[in-house]
Amino acid sequence: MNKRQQSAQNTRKKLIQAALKLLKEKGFKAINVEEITKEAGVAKGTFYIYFKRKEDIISEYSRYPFKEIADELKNKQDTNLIDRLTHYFYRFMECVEFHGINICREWIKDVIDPNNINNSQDGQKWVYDFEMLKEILENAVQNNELKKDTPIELLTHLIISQLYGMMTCWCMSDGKFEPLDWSDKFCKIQLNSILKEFLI
Amino acid sequence: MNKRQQSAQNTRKKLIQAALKLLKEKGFKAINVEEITKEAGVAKGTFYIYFKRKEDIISEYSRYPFKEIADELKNKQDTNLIDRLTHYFYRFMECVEFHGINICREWIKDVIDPNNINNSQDGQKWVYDFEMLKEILENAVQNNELKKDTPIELLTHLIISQLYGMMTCWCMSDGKFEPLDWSDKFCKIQLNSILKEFLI
Amino acid sequence: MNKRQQSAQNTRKKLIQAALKLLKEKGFKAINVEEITKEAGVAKGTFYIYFKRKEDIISEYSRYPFKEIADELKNKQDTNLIDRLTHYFYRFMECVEFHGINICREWIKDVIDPNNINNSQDGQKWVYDFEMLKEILENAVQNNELKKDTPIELLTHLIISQLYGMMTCWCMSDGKFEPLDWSDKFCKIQLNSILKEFLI
Amino acid sequence: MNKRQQSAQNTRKKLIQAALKLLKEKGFKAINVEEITKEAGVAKGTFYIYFKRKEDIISEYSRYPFKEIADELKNKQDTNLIDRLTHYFYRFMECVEFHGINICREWIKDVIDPNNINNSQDGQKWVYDFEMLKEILENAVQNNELKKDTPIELLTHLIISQLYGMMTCWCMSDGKFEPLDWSDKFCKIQLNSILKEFLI
DNA sequence: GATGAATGAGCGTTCATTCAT
DNA sequence: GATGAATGAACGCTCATTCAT
Repeated sequence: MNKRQQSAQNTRKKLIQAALKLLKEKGFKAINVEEITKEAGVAKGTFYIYFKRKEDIISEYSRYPFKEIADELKNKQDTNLIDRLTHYFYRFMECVEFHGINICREWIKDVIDPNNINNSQDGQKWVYDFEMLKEILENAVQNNELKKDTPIELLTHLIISQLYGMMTCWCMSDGKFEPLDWSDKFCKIQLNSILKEFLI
Repeated sequence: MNKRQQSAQNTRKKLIQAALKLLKEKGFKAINVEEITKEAGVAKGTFYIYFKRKEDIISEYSRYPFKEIADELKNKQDTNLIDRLTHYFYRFMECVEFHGINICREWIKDVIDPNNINNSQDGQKWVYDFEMLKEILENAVQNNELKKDTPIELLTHLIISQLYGMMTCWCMSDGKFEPLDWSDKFCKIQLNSILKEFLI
Repeated sequence: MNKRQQSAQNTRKKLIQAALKLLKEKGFKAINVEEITKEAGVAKGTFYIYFKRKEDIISEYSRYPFKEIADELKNKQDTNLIDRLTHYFYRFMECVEFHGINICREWIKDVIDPNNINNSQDGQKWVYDFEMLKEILENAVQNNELKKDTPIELLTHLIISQLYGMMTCWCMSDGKFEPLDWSDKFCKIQLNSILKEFLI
Repeated sequence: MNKRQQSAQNTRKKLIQAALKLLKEKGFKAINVEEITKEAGVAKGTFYIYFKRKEDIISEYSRYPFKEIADELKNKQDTNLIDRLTHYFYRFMECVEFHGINICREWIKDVIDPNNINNSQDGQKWVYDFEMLKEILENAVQNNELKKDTPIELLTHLIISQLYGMMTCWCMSDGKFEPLDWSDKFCKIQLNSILKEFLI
């Protein structure tokens, strides 16, 4: 990577960080391109070198953190299923807490918005999350961690619903509870009681 | 109520119905005051006689349907706790399905938005829902349906989280599953397994 | 028409006149909505009450003057064909001269632009002019002014071509010749020599 | 010419050809410098090494084709005047057809635009065409093809007007007729009938 | 000569809200 | 109470042009 490319990479990073900073403070609807570029210390037009539309900057923080966490879950085969899922929930909520409540709000608006790029075809994001978790549970069946007759789709649905429910409630409560604490409590009570009868 | 007041009441109703109709079709951000008034068959300015700001029309559909359902839950004392909660979930999702996915999307945006009027102080909506359900569970303890050492706050939290998780996931999936079917499945699996050990 | 409607009509007129004035001075591409509204003494947004898009204000001066002239031609049945056509050319160029060279430039750009509203379907304007003049010549055949075997389509084509040729050349020469003088000269030489052999 | 100059010449050619290609497809206003350079396979900035302003690339296709045709007309002394002019019209429209309707549109906008570089002083293009054709007719007088009292300026005017009228109408009709066919028909009817009385 | 990131003025358009009638 | 013309701030986006590398 030469100097030019480095500097471009840098500008891109500055824009994303500026957007993130403002997002944390205000939320997406409340900020505009001019503010982002001002915060980043570049000209308005520069934004459009890196992002085709204003919305496109969301995809930078919307897809990736969760994808990484899911990959982590797939690769972690050393512990039992409940521990793995608990870890998944923990990492998920850690990420949520790290990015802060305003960005979490944007994520939710993002995943429920049918006009959003990441979600433009029939609940893409939902399908993605669903398939990903289903695979985990299917593997658990094959590894003899779960019984053969486990209602996998149903459990997948329940677990994802629980995850997004936590996020929605956290935002709704305006941050009244600690995401990580609750993630643990949720797992201990819910995951255990739901999975109990299907575990071998 | 004289004729003038009646006619005013009528105009107000027409505006709300028009807004609801458009909301169902398009979502809040995609509609504007002019469209609402056109649909209602009144002049643009008329809107501002009944609503101070565009957003204010949301409050018309935001709090009340759920409040009624909650009241219903409180008053229904004839069946056992699980049936009552199942009924609550069912009525909740019935309401969600009835209003349609776009309005459901607005509800979610609404409840997570800290700048919203219904929600403006410290997660009001969350507190409201929380207290309401907590009361139900506390009554169940007093009525000897639940054990004395039941972790009421935790269960309340879990149940609300589950409810909003279903809504969020339904919107996220762009309506891919049937809310009422899933409400039943959720209750059968989750409510039962969670409450089992605390029921007397 | 009540006071409100009158005032609206007035605003609309002011906008058109402002646009015309600026158009005469600068040409369409060189002016913008803000300038037009400033000149008209109204707010920027007011423009969009009367015109959906910036371009729409062109249609106000683009279609009508010529339509009137064509109607005049159809109704004038008292003189012979050549005089009638000469009169048509004269009125046409009078109109051109009256509106000035910059507006004439816009008209030309307008009629040749396939993306223009007035012209959006396959050379609408051309078809319109063509049919209109063809009708005149067909009537002349029926009235025994022209021979039965007159090549009407060809002549129609020639005459319209001549008309727009004059306009294009006038703009091209930057107003170097007098439209009305030349209109007369053109008619005397061309119309006469072309139609001579078909006149009865 | 050394290697560098050759490569520069090549880049310049690529840019012009790219611009022409896009011009044919879309028209001038619809394309931008970035597209041109992309099509040419060079960087955006390269454009400004060869052309001071975006508009300057027009001059590459605006004057020259017609100049050549005019030169051809001057040099062809072997046939009679009408045949020569018919040939001129033919070659002119052949050129028009070859370049396509969108470029023809640009030519027209170009010649009528007083701010254009090729045309910037007092209808330069008009004067140029006019003088060129006038010279042909004057030569015809000197060669005893035309009578001494032929109204040369008037005929020059008529003929040029006819030529540009055809172009304008072709664009206006969105290509509804065949330029070459019509060129012939025009010449047969118009040139003949106009020149008839002045030919010796 | 070539590159392509950066610039920033400029423009069209939207729309919640006001207020004279 | 109802109207709808008027407002004007706000914003997304384009694109010709420059210039350091």
